[in-house]
Amino acid sequence: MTKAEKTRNFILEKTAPIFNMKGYAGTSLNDITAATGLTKGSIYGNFSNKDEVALAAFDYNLHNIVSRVEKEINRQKEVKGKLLVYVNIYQHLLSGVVAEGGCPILNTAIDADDTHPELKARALKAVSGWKNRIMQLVEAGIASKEINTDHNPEQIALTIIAMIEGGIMISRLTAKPAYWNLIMDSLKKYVNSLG
Amino acid sequence: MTKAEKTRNFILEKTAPIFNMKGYAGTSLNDITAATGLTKGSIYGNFSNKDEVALAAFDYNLHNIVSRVEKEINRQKEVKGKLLVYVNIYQHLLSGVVAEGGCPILNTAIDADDTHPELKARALKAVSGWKNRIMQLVEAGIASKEINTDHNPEQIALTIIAMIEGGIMISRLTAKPAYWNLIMDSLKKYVNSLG
DNA sequence: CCTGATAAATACCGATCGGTATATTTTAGC
DNA sequence: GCTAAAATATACCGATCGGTATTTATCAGG
Repeated sequence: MTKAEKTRNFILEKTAPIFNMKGYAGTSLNDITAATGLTKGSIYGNFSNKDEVALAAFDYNLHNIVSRVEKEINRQKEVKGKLLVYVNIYQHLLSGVVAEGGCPILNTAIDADDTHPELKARALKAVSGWKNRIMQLVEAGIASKEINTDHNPEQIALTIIAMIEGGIMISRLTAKPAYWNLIMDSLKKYVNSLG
Repeated sequence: MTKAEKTRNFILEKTAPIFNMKGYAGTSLNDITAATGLTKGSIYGNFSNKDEVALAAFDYNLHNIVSRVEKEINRQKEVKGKLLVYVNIYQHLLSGVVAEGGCPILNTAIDADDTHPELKARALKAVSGWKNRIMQLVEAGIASKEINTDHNPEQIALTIIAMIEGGIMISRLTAKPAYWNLIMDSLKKYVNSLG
């Protein structure tokens, strides 16, 4: 790992939470230099512009969550357990990226939807990937008879994602973890009803 | 209605969709003057600063939706119909404020959560009010035996809001109305299962 | 240890930011 | 239609915006 690569990583590590909290327009280059202790010259030596930092920061935040979720999915034996991974590790995610501004997919979707096509495309790709992953799990569950045949995998995937993202918004806005638990309890019942 | 009041209304009418789309930091005074055709002097003659415009714009957007939803709730006879009002009038809302940037509650919650305490407080109040309204309906449904006693009104309210807001994020990001229909179909089943 | 290359800091650019003091226009009451 | 008040436009402020050209410091290879 060359010096420049290390610096690039360092910049992302320090600025990714800021972009997640303040959004694209709300994060200034001054924020970036303040968070890293570096100067503008150094930032622009490693990134060609603010857009590139923002896009890389999103990738950084997303990878952080996806890798953690995927690891936990692989630890679960049953399909229903895999489907509920996000429900169960949210508390752990809270000590990581999610705590610093919430879900980057949701944040970027809302922040960039009408303003930043490139960032929006990243958020879109993230949701599509997440949806496909859940559909994969559901179809595996149908194949192993853990889930009934009469369910629509796409509908299940979309419903799960909607409840999680809506739940994150509510629990973060209200600062009430109990709300998250109530919503996730509904989600658990939903997943268990698929059997 | 005095001239100033008319102008104030006119400014909100023109800028409320912009704040909803671009967020607080992303909306500049230049955006405001461009959208209204007025000058900075006129804007600051009617509002003391950008904050005041943003807060009033949120109120404007919220009232727009709430009044429409409330009218439709009153038209519905059964509690379950009332609970599903948002599901059914979303298409109509699409031709109004929601089309111009999505749900202002969700947008403001995400946009202002870590940056703008006053705006966050408005979003929080909106979610609390919405939650209380649904709980009211559920409790009325329990009283009239339309809904079973063993359900938790708060949990129902939070679950409905989460699914709607999550659904709005997904369907707007993906630009697929079919996704909205699938998620709302899950919500309908959920509400009908309360009986 | 020296040296060329790489990386970071400095100093600066024009444009735009939110905001204001003042001048001009428009309004409403008589 | 005149006039005072209210509303809008003009012109300007310092600060910050994203971005760049140049200088200085640090690095790795011989």
